[in-house]
Amino acid sequence: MKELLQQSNIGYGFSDTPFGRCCIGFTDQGIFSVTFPESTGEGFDEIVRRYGCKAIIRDDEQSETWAKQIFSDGIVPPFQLIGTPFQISIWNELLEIKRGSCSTYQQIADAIGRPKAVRAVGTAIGANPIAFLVPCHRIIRSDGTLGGYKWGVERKKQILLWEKTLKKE
DNA sequence: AGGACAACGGTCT
DNA sequence: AGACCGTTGTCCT
Repeated sequence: MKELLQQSNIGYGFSDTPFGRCCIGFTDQGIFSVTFPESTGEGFDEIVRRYGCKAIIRDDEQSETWAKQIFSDGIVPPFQLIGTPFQISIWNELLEIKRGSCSTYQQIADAIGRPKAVRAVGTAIGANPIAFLVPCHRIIRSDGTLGGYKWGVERKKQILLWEKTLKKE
């Protein structure tokens, strides 16, 4: 996974969203990372450590453009999923879930044909590199409780509440 | 309602 | 090889 982003034209930047300040990582292929770091340093570290990027270029202007599309206009910009085949199959499942609805960890496990791998599915969802765009927040526990969220259960609750208030079409 | 516990499977060290 | 997990079912109080 770490050898995939050794190119030199990697950008990253920070932008405010209705759910907190986010950090977006991108290449000319599109967005590969959206996170809600606690600090600027944490956002930077995530990109460098997780993807093994050598040099990354701060570009808040581009980040702002992406953020506006994602969080204000509801547009899905170009993005790329970086992970293991297992993880990617799960993240692709998440992309099928429509705004305003939810699924469960167990249902995702069933959907990829590995009903026993629920625990691993939870871990893979927790490793989602692209917050919000890949809607890992729409996965809750089988008993109806919220379950966890990498960036804080409170934020997960906020996003889900907000999605409930959107008009469905 | 909540806590303890085991089984599960992918991933990281 | 061992440990870590955004879970789940079961068995408690």
